[in-house]
Amino acid sequence: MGDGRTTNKRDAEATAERILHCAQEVFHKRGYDGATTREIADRAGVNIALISRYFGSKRGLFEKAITPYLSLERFFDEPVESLADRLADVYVHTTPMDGFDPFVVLLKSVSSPDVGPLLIEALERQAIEPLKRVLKGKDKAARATLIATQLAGLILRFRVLQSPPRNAAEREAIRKRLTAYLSALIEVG
Amino acid sequence: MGDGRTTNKRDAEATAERILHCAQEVFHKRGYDGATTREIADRAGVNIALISRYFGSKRGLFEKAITPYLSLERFFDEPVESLADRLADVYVHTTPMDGFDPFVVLLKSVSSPDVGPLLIEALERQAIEPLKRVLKGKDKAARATLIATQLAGLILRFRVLQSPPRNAAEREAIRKRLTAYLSALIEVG
DNA sequence: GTCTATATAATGATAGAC
DNA sequence: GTCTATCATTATATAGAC
Repeated sequence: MGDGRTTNKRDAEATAERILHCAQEVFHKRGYDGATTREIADRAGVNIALISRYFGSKRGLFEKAITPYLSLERFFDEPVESLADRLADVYVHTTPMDGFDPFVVLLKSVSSPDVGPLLIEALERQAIEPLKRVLKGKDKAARATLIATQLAGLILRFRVLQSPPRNAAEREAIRKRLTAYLSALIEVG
Repeated sequence: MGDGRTTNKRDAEATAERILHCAQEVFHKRGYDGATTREIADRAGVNIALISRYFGSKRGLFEKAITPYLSLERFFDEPVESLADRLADVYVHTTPMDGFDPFVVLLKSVSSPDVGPLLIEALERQAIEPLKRVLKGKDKAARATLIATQLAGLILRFRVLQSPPRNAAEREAIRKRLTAYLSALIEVG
């Protein structure tokens, strides 16, 4: 502390932060197996050796960069009455989400033997279970499954396969029918 | 022809057939990138060199083994009136499908730069477009998208993530609601 | 028709210099 | 704190023997 010559701790933190951010983009683009630590390091403008140094391994980096964001909790802050509308709005809207969508990473990485189980556990605990808890009435598990799978399929088609609605009319037709479906699944019944 | 000493053409065909069959199982289990030509050759009981010899490359083998099966056409032979029921039955039923489901392979391989584009094209041409053609009325593209994505999401959860319904009651609840949803999307509206 | 042996090219990780 | 140099591993593909 106070030594003007040694680079200080905050620089290392900033570097690690930059690596994390670039890792999110590269994992988004290529999935876990397809991503290379070299590309992440190059994009962050640091040496590849720093990844092992700061995160232990490629898997350790993935865990810090992706896992914490596999959550739907942000949708549960606002009233459940508008949940169907808000979900439909977000998942029919096809902006690339600033180059990082954790659910795209999930879809591109589930078949990886290294991080597949990790992703499944995180998804269940951070997305499916909270979704079940906001549902009232019967068949909670069945309804949560249909909601989650319909949304996952849309993410797959729009953001992974990159086949979004071709025009505003098609997007609006999808949004309208999706909203009705989600409403029926969310309301007690 | 007629030479008793040379092994004949039918043996090579049988070998190629065996390689194709084992390739389907291995690609199903690991996805394109995760599968190795060694594992496929070992499982088929042949030498790894035969894969290049008979199929040109790993990609060539994948194309012959998987692409032709990415079709929903078999559902369109029977009357469209029962289509919703038949789709719901098949995709809620969670038998492993004899170790090979082409849509599982698709989900595990879409992020591959080698075969991803191939899969997208095949899916669009053999599944989405035919589905659009059996729909009557308006919003065909939107309705086909919702049907295909709901089914894809269920395949993902049940067959890729391997989290099928926990019991018969849950499965029946899913089947019932899914059937109603698909019916609404298939019927003119 | 099938196999052995090898060429070539990536990758994740690390020891040690600066 | 960061980088250079390198290791060990693993993959597809192929030339040529049998």
